[in-house]
Amino acid sequence: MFASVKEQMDIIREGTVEIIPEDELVKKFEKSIKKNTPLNIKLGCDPSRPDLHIGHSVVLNKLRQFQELGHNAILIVGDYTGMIGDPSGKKKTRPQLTFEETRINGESYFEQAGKILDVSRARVVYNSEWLSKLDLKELINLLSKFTVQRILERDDFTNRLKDQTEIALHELLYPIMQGYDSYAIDADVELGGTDQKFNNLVGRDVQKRFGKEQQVVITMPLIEGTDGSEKMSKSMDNAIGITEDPKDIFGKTMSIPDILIYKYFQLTTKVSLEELAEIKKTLENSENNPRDTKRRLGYELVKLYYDAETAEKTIEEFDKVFIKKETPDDIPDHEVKVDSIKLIDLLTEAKLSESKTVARKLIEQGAVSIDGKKQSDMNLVIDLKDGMVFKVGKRKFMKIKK
RNA sequence: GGGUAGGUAGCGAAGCGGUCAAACGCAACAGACUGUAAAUCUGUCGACAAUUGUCUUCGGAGGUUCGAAUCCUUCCCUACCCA
Repeated sequence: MFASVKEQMDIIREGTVEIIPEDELVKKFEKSIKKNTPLNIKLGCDPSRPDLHIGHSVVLNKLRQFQELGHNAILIVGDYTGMIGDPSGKKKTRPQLTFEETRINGESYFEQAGKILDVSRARVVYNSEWLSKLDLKELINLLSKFTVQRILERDDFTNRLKDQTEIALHELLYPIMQGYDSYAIDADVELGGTDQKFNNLVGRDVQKRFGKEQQVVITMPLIEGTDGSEKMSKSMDNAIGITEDPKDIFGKTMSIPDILIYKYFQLTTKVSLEELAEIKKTLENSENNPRDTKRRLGYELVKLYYDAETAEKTIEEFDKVFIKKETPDDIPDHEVKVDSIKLIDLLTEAKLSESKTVARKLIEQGAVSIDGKKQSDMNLVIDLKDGMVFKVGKRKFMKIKK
C-alpha cells in the first residue's frame, strides 16, 4: 500500500534543490498507486571512491525515504566506467580499476550504504552488465543521438575549456553512458547531487530517444566539507567518513565553521522538522554558545553511524581532552623493547611525527609532553617506563608498553 | 603535420647562472588566545646531523660552467592557435 500522492510529495520534496519536472513525479506517484507497483529509484555510485562520507549521506537519505514509501532503491555501481578510468582530476590520470577492485569497492559501498538504507530491499547492479555488451555499431547509434554542443553545455566542460585543462575524449561519453544506465534499468527517478544534474538529465534524453518513459531528476544540495568552503570530498581532505572512528566523526564535526551547523543538521542527520526549527532558533540567539549546538550535531552523527551509548562516551572524551585538557582514557599503546631511547627517535618510531626533523621542531614549539610535563630538550634521552604517557600536539597520545 | 605557451615542493604560483631548500597564497602542523579540533594572532612547513654542516629535490636523460631550477642538446607530457 502506498501513501497518498500528497503525503509522498511532501516527504520527497523536503530538502531537495530541484525536482525536474515536478508534475511528472506527481503523475508517476499516481500511476504507481493505481497499478500498485513501486517506482524504480536510481542512484549511481562511483566505485573508484568506495569510502562514503556524510556528503554522500544526503542523497542516500533521500533514497531511504523513497524506500520507506515502498519504492525500489536501485544502486548502480559504475564498474564499467570505473574500469575504463575516469581522469576527472586535473593532472593525474585516475588509476584504472580492475574487475576485482570494482567488485570489492561495490560491495564495500553497499555495506556502508547499509548504515542508511535498508539494503535487504535494495537492488545493486553493475553497469558492465549492459555496457560491456554494447558493440561499436550500437554505441555509434547511441552517440549519434547527441551533439557535441549538447554535451559541452555542461559547466564542468565549459570551465575546463576556458581554463585550458584537458578533457579526455571518453569523458564526453560519460554522461551518455550514465544516461544509458537509466534506460537499461527503467529508472523512474534518478537521485543525485546538484553536480549530477547534467548527467541525470542526459538520462532523460537517452530514455526519450529510445522511446521509454523519462525519469524524473531530483537533485540534492552538496554540503561543504569541514573546511567550510569546498564541497566535501575525500580528495579535498575535508570529509567526514561514515566509517571513521566515533571520535573522528565527532572531532571533525566540531571543526566545521559555525555557519555550517544548521545545514549539517538539516541534511545529514535524522532530526525532525520540529527539532530543526528549535535548533535554528538556538543558533540565532547570540547568547547561546554555538559550540553546544555543534556538540549536539556531533552527537547526532555518532549516534546515527554507531549508537547512542557510543555517542555519549565520545562526547565525554571530547570534553575531557579538549575542554578540561585531561588525558583520554583510551590511548594507543606503543610497545618498546629497549630501556632508553632518544625522544626524537621514539616520536618518529611511534609515528607521532613524520621525521626526526619534524620531531625536533615539535619539541622546539613546545608540543611534546611526557606525563603532562612539557619537554624542551630535543636531545633528551628517556628512560622508558611502562605506562609513560606521551602527548604531541593537542590530540596525539601514546602510552608506553614494556 | 606547423606554430605558440608551458611542465617548480600537498595544491596554486614566483624565480630565468651564484645571496635557492627555492618568494608568495592556500592547505597542513604547532603555540597563544578562546564558550569550540570555530574565528583570530604568531610560528613551523625536503631529509639527516647538529648550534650556522651534509645530502636529495625544480618533467626525464645527457652536456656547458668553478657553480644550473635558471644556458645548450635530446626525449616525454599538457594547453592554445593553424592545417
